[in-house]
This record gives sequence, C-alpha cells and structure tokens, in this order.
Amino acid sequence: MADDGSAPAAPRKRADARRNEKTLLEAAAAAFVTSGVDVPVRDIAAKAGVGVGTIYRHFPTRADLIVAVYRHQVEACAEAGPALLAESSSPHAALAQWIDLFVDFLVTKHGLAEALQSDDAAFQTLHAYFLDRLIPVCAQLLDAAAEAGEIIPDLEPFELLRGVGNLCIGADNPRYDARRMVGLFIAGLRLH
Amino acid sequence: MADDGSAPAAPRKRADARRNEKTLLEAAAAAFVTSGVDVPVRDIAAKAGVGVGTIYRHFPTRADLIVAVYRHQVEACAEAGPALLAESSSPHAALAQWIDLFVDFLVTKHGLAEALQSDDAAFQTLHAYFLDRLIPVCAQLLDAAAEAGEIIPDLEPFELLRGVGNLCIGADNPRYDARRMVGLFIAGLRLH
DNA sequence: CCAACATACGGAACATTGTTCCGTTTGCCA
DNA sequence: TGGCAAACGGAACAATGTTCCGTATGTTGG
Repeated sequence: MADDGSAPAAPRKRADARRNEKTLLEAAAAAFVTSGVDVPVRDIAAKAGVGVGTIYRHFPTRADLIVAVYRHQVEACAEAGPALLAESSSPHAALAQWIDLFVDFLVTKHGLAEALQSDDAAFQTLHAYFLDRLIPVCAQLLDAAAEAGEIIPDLEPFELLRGVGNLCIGADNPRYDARRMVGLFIAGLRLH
Repeated sequence: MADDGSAPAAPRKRADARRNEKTLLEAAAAAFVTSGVDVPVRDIAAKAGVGVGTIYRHFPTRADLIVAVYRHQVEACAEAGPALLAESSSPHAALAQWIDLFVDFLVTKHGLAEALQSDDAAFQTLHAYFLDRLIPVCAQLLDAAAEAGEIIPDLEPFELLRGVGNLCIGADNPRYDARRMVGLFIAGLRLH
C-alpha cells in the first residue's frame, strides 16, 4: 500500500535503535510492575542497560512510555465494548461488565489510576490516548443504556471514566475495595 | 518519671517562635489558596519571610502544616454530623448533606483530595487526622441509615470517605463535576 | 541592667529525580 | 572501506525536599 502517501515515510530506524526500544519497553514493563509507573527514569535506564538520554529519545515523556507498555491492554478493553453490548442481556449489564474490565486493568497497574488524572503536563499524552480510545466506546454503552431507560441521561462519558478512574486510586490498600466502590457508583446511575 | 502528670507541660515557647508559627500559618494558608497544598516549601518560607529550617522546626511534615491550616474547617465538618442527623428528615438525607459538606470542603482546596489518599509517608499525619476525626462521625450517619434500612449494610466508613475523597480529585476540571459524581455514588448506596 | 544560656533562626549544603545537551560511538550505504 | 548521519551515554543543570550547624536572640538569675 505504498506507505508513502500522507505518512511521513518512516526511513527505517537503525538496528541498535530498534533493539533498544524493545529492551526499554521490556525493562519499563518490569519496572512498572515492581515499582509502579512512577519508577525513576534512571532505574528503567539502568535495568535496560542504556543511558537516560536513550529513554528520552525513544519516549519523550513518561506518558509515551506508559502508553507503549499498556497499548495492547487498552485496545483489548476498547474492543470488548461493542462485543459486550451485543452479548449482554441489557445495556446496563454490558456497561457494568465493561467498567469491570476497565477497573480490573487499572487496579493491577500500580500508580496508573493516579497518573491518569494527574494534571501534570507530562501526562498529557496519557490522557489523550485513554480518552481518545475509550470515550467513544463508553459513549456507545452509555447511549444504549440511556435509550433503554436504564440509567440517567446526560452523563458524559468523560465524567464516567474519570469518576471510575478516580475510584480506582489506592486500590492496593487492603481496607479499600475499589471494585466494590465502582460497583456502587455504577448502581447509582440506574433510574429508580 | 515525674514529668508532672500525663500532660507534657509545655514550657511556653519563646515569643519569636510563637510569632513565626502564626506568620507561617497565615503564609501557608495564602500559598495553599494560590498554588495548592503542593506549593514548594521555599515559597511558603519566602512568603512568611523566614528560612526553610523554621518551617521544618514548627511543622516537621507538610501534613502537619496542612492539618494546622484546615483544622478549624475539619472540626466544623465533624461537628455538623450529629446536628444534621438530628435535624434531617431521614438518616440518608443527613448522610447526603454531610457528604455535601465534606465535598464542598475538599473541592475548594486545590490538591487536598489528592494529598488525602497519597501513600507518601509525609502524609501519614494528614491521613490519621482526617480519619480519626471524620470516621466516627461518618460511622454514626452510616449506622443510622443502615438501621433505617435506607442503604446497604456493611459499608465501612473508611471506604465511603475514601471513595468520596477520590471522586473529588480533579474537581477543578470544568468538564468534571465532582459534586454530581459523589451524588451518584451516594445514590448507589440506597437499597432498591 | 547585664551576663549567660538555651532556644530558635537562616540558609547553605546535600539528596533525589526530571530533563537537556554534546562529545563519542556505531550502524549503514556508496 | 570510508564517511556521515543516527543513536548513544552520561555529565550537567534544574527544581524540590530535607538536614545541619554557626549565628542571633529571647529569657532568666543575679
């Protein structure tokens, strides 16, 4: 398909650059698991055996690195939306199940929920990616449930995602059951 | 051990120390308003016209300073609990109104909601104070509503406060209505 | 009122972490 | 293989929290 249409025709990176990018991704993924997404840049660099400059060259902001590491899982979550809507008994059930997927994803990534709503400029990309990818899906589920008269109308997908994301913060505290809180929140959407 | 009783018998601080503590409190309160509770220590010191050492001497951690600044308001919120319970038409209404007070307090303090659930050791004191002061009040309201059969049983006050606090994060974003989200959350507590 | 001492102060110095920049190395292609 | 652009490494710089100690000052006994 040519590839040199509107795309800037990526001139194929050098072999060492490609290798380092992969190494970095793996090192970052491992570091995120053990130390959360706030792990110091130097630690990731050390684990990957590269200099910090190399990280910044490949991933200008922390958000770029986080997005790269979790892209697959976010895509999977996004794609599950329409499927759930088709399978489930009711739009509200589909919405609840989809939110469950989202929550399961968030609570297993130490520090991600916090980063998701940080207003730090470095997380701009993270915001943009999650929102671009998930808002349309969320909107579809929300619209379906609203049209079926199962939930309140006029709830913005952005607000729902943000609220759910917020509720997932601190999910590693054994005294705080984020999944349950989100469940209550979703229950509050119902019309009585 | 003498030490005269259980009270440590404060030996009355020096005049300049008392003066600085007051100045610091005022400077911090002003700085919190304009730059949030994460304002750099140096900025507070500069605004108060003292050295950073003086801040650390009076308020060893940022949490101590935050608690000192907001103590009155937290007390007022705590004391409003029983009053609301006595006045309101139903325990659930009282709970909702009390939560509204709490939310109003939180959303007007830039960065406080975030700080409230940070697991940073420096915020230990903040956690402890809010929890010690508000959990009993919340528990009373929760118990009353549960006994009246208005809400689900077995909800820990800690979880409710944490959930509400979480929902208040990012309340300065015009696209996110924290009050409304909390309202939905509280609605989700009801038995149907 | 003065001297002496404990208290409190100021801010330099150090630690941590993010970010930039440039001299050096290395892959790639002619 | 020679040369050049790409990529690298890590020193250097910036922002902030935190500690420490020489200095200044309030307080008190005489």
